[in-house]
Amino acid sequence: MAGKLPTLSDVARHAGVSYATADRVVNSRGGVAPKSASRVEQAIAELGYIRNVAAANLSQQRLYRFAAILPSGPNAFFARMRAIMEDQRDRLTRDRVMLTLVDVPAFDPQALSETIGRLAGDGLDGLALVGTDDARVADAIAAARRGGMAVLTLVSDVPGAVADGYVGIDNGVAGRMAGRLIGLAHGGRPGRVLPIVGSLAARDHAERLAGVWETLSVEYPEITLAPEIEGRDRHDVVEALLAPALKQDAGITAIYSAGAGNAGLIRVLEALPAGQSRPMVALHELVPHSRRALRDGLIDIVIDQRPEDEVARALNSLRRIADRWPVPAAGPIVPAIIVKENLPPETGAALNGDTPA
Amino acid sequence: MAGKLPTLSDVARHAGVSYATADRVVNSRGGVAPKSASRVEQAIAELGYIRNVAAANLSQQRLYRFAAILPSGPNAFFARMRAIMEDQRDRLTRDRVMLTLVDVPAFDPQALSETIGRLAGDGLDGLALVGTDDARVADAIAAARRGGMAVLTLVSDVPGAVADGYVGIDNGVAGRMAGRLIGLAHGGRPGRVLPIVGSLAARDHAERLAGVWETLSVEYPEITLAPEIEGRDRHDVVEALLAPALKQDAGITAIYSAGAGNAGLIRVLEALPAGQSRPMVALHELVPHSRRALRDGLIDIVIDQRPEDEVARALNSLRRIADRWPVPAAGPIVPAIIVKENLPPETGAALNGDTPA
DNA sequence: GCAAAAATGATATACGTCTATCAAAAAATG
DNA sequence: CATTTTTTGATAGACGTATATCATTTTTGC
Repeated sequence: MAGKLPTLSDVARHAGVSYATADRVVNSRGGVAPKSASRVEQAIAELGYIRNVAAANLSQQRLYRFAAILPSGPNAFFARMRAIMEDQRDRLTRDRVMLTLVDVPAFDPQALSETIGRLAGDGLDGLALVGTDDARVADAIAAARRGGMAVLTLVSDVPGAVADGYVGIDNGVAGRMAGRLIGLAHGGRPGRVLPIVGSLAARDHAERLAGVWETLSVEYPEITLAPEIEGRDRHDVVEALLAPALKQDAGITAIYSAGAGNAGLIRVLEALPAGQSRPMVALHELVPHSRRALRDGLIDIVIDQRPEDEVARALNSLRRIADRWPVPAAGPIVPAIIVKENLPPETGAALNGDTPA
Repeated sequence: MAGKLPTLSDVARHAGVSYATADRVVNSRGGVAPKSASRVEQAIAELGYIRNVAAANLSQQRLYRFAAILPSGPNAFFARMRAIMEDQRDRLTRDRVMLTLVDVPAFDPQALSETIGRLAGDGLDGLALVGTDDARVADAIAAARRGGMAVLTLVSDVPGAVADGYVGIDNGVAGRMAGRLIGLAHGGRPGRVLPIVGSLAARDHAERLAGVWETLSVEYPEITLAPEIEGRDRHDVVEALLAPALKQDAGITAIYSAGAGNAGLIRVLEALPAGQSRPMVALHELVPHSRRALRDGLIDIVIDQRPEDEVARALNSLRRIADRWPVPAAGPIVPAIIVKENLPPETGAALNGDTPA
């Protein structure tokens, strides 16, 4: 109804060239005199021509072929991410996006790089994967991108900007958020925080812990950090180490868990003597056991990296790269703070589908 | 590459009918024998046929014509929402979505209903508007929908389910979140919360306040509520009422502002004697002055209804209705908790563009 | 079994882009 | 100027759907 949009034919007419020449310009096929090219570009600007992607895709029967590599194993967070992607399948299919999910053993850079290489040979349009700091992985990504595949890192980056982008949180920010909330919950009184990490050698856990300390030391100097527990992201290890640590140090006012294995933490909390006030607890990632603990009042705060948004943004970015659209320079995903009262519904997390940016 | 998707011709062939008959079924043109219709439907199911919306839109030169009605005036939140929509323009245009922004005076149901009627006459495909509890508005929406226009309520609903959907937060949830954070910040100690609302007659403000009380009374019974201030959503009124109220009651440990006019609240906080500890402060909506106050440590918590997500979801829903796709039953938008450390970047809020659900 | 009504088939055109081909025109080269 | 090279134009087919027309077949009612 509102006057139709200009087509490439309109552009050609307006520029005083043939459709074929205009097409040579927009699809950069070469063999066009600079003078003609600039006249076409001017016409595009003047008419506000926008390439009709639907028509273009139709003409070439375009299917977007994307893949995501997720670490297999018992990790509840990645299970959630997998579920999110699978929930997207229907919508994606309607948009002619074929998404393949590939499992690769966790902590196995060799297997990961081999999988990347294999997928690159399949002629995929885009790939999202959980990054690892490993030269073989970086090389595989670089090779895949040279082969024309877009590659995004998800959740965890690969250092050196080898990919087309990173979709995930800034772990320093996540830690500082935790520090703020822990500080707030002390209401001006002194305290001692017991940190739990998977391993201090894991970059993301170390960054989170540094973030906590950064906020506490500057804004809540009356709160100190106890020596951290290294739970190796395993619930049994966390449980075995945490229970005695709490018994030994009665002055612990808060527990901050930067990594996984929180089912063990929750078991320890459940076993605490009733009646007595428990320490304030903040941990990461909304997964079934942390949801339950939040609902039951065993923990206070969950900092969630919003995998729904990460998945949506990753898929959108891959799509935009494939469509030759500009990819908006969106910063890192901002983690969400979850308390009992804003626990999102369990199923069909509120996804926006085709998001704007 | 991955075997191409079935077309309607494939469906027709598989069902043993002509393309014309298959078309009659999928476009419900009538005049098809039940037996044929069911054979077509079975073929659709068996082949997993998915209508190619790109091709369909191309064939009819489809343009999505949407409009959004926003209350004009000095309200910073709606200014933000307007900016978000304008930022979406480019992306929307690429997707052949024409979005018209219409300003209507705030608190003027008559003007609002007239505008809805006028837009309905323009043959728009969809409309998003900030709901008001008014019969004229409800009637205008009903009439517009009968005329074939999809209507969504945004931010604030119109009672009676007159629209195609509501995109916004549950204000009771928002209030309970505030209650939880205020309670947490008291660290087990007693306190007294001073509530500020625009007016208790405003449904959303009353719901928020009820939510706060619900959480506090159940989970933090040692915290009480002081009599609320009605600031009429105006910064000057808030300032004039709050300063004496604080002076009079030295036992105020927290301030909760459910409405607008927070610039006045912030001025009062700035004027508080230094050195002395200020009450904990929680308020709603991330706008320039609340961002600044959070950054400067004048306030502690902002509960944000994430207008970026609301806009994205509203536009996506309108689009899906227009495309005759199922609209996923996403619940209300879950408000976000913002502290100093997860303040999102000011410009180009992290939108996901084409969101999944 | 005949007429009227309903259902179906066959087919054409349009949408905007991509891709390809071939001829024609213009420019560069010697 | 003749020849080669570069640039341009004209045009056609394909993609999958929507929409329309008209002829033909099948079903229904009596």
